[in-house]
Order: sequence, then C-alpha cells, then structure tokens
Amino acid sequence: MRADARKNYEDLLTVARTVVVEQGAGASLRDVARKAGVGLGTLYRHFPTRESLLEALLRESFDGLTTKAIEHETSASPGDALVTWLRDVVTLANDYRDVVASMVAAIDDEDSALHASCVSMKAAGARLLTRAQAAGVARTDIDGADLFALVAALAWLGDQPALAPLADHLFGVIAGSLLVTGAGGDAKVKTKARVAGSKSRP
Amino acid sequence: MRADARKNYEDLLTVARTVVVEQGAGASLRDVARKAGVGLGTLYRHFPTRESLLEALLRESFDGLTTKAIEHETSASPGDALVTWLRDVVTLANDYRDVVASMVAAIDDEDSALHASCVSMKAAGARLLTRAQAAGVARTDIDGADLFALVAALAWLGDQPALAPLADHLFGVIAGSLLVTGAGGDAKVKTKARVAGSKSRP
DNA sequence: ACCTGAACACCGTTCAAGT
DNA sequence: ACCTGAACACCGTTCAAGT
Repeated sequence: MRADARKNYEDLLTVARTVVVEQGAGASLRDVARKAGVGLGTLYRHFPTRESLLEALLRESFDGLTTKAIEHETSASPGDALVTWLRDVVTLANDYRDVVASMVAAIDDEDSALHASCVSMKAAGARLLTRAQAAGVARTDIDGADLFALVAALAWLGDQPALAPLADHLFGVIAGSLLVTGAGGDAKVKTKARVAGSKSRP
Repeated sequence: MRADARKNYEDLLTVARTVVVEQGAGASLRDVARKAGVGLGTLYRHFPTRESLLEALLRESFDGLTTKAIEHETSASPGDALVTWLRDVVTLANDYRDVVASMVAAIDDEDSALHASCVSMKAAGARLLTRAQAAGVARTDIDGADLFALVAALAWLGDQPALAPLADHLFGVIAGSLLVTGAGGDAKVKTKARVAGSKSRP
C-alpha cells in the first residue's frame, strides 16, 4: 500500500471510530470522509461497504473476545467464566452505538465483512455454554444460538437511552436465569444491588 | 374535517399500514404519500411527525392491550395473566416492523405522539406484575420498568431476521424466569418443545 | 495506484402558490 | 380549508477525470 493511501486509511478509521461512538453505526459516511479530510471516493475505495468499515473498526475487539473465551475454557468455574465473558461482550457492544444489529445481521450473511468475526464469537460463546452445561451449572434448554440472541438483546437495551439505565440489572436477571441455582451454588450471579431512589434523583 | 381531507387521511393510513408492515417504521414517507396518491405536503399536514403517523396506526392496538391487561387483573391466575398478556404485546409489536424502538423512545419523550399510549401500556403491565408478585408467583427483584424493557428486547428479537426463529423459545425462557417456580406450581410457562432438527432442515 | 468531486437517484421538511 | 409540488439541504453510490 502506498504511503498516502495508508495514511488516508488510518485517518478514516480514526475518524470513523469517534463518529460511530457518537452517532452510531448508521452515521453518514460522507461526514466521515469530510472529517477525515478525504474525498468520498477514497472512503469507498478503502471500505466498499459500511460493514467493511465496521469490520475494520471492530475486528480487533471481536477477536479479542474470542481469545478471551478460549482462555476462559480452562478456568475453574465454568459458570463464572460464562457470565463474565457475556458481560464483556455486552460491554464491548455498548462502547459503540447501534452496532449490535449489524452484528446480528452478519451472522446469517456470509457476504458481510463482519461475518467471520461474528461467527467465531458466537461459536466461542457456545463452547463456554456447553462447558457450563456439562458441569451442571447452566440450564440445558438453551443452545449457542439462543445465547447469542440473548446477549444481542441485552446489548440492544444499552443502545436505547430510555432503557440503558436498566441494562445492568437486567443482565444480572437474565444471566442468573441461565445458571442452574441448584446443588453447586457457587455459580450465583452477583447482581449489584440497586441503589434505592437512583431513578428519582435529579 | 372536510370530506376530501378525511378521505386523504384514511388513504394515507391504509397505505402507511401496509408499508410499515413491509418496510418498517423507518419507511419513506414520500413513498407513502406517493402510493396514497397524495401530495407530500398533505401527508405532513395530517401527520406532522413520523410518530404521529405511527400513533394513528398503533393507538387502537395499544389501547386494546391496555384494556386487555385491565381485564386480566381480575383473572384467577395472576401468573398466567401476566405471561399471556406479555405474549400479546410481543405479538402485536411483531405485526409491524421496527416499531419497538419508537415505542421505547416514546416512553421518555413527553412530546412524542406515542407517549401516552406507551405509558398506559407500561403501567398496565406493571399492575399485572405487581399482582403476580403479591400472589407470590413472580420474582420481586423486577419492577414495571424492567418488565417493559424485557418485553421490548423480546420484541426486538422478532425484528431481526437472524434471530426471529428463536424469539418464541426465548420468550418462554424469559417469561419462565420471571415466575417463581416454587410452591404454587400452577404458574409454569408452557414452552413449546422445540422440534429437534427444525433448524437443520433445508 | 490512488485520489477527487461531480453526477445521479434518493431522502425529510418547509412553504409559496393554487383551489 | 385544504392540497400541491418545487425548493432546500441532506444522503449513498458510482465513475470519469485527474495526479
């Protein structure tokens, strides 16, 4: 890649990151090009589709989560491993705005630039689930696809201004109901107690 | 209202209904006006905002759900009443496409045309929840706002093509975890058993 | 090789001009 | 009273023309 091309590529990515954080995954690409001081055609040359731009933005983080999941696969507590990892996924998704719908759409679309990373992540989560189920700490009427959908739904909550304040609590509720509250007992999800009145404060 | 105005109003609504079903809440208003054979200004005269159009489309259904909830308040089984009603809400939301985000946004926006209907619905759901909690069949670490958020998240699943097939099953999972699986026992959510291999069939 | 910006077909929204 | 459509400021996407 030529030096000027590389610089444009990186400038675009830097600008896109802040724009997607602030305005969401549907932000104006024209705006991104403008802010990067680059012609619109240059943006399309480097990122032929919106997904390819998102992919460049998110790939590192996605792959990081996949790696983390693999590490968790050897941890002592399969239940904690699962829940901790799920929380990390939601947190990442909520670092940007409205990326979760793109993520979900990419799962079934082999042509999407986000496809591979999302499929890997989903598979990694599925393995953590299977392990927790094998250990008897997770319910067995759920599979990897269900888990992915639940995490997506929880991440979606964080994107809605009216619901975001509840997202943490609901994560605890859902995560808790994934786990079997039976014999083992060490797999209980710690839900931060909600501060009474935290809603009514000005 | 003049006769021609009334006709335009109704034509717009009829067209909008099918367009929102097919293309979603973000559909082109220009397209709606065009298909209704009406000037674009006429659409804006009758429906100054997109929400006001959605409100006209959904008000009847929303109020119907609120009424239904009130009827449920005197039913014999508070647990069944709650779950049945929640399912109806999700079903309605999934009759259209992508309306759930507008619904959620309206909750906190007093200026939205959808505000009143949504607040009523949320309150009606909250009463069903409170009753179920008082009867000891619903967990008590959830409030009306949480319930509304969970229902919204479940409805959102139905809007995502990749996740919609799982939405029914996950409704059962979430609804089941709202209920206390304790003494009463009659409040268990019947989740349709999933047909093995239903996913892998071509 | 790579960059640029005009060109095209779309939006949402407003508002002067018509009946 | 009500309707219309042009006008404006935006999009996404493509592609001839430049260096």
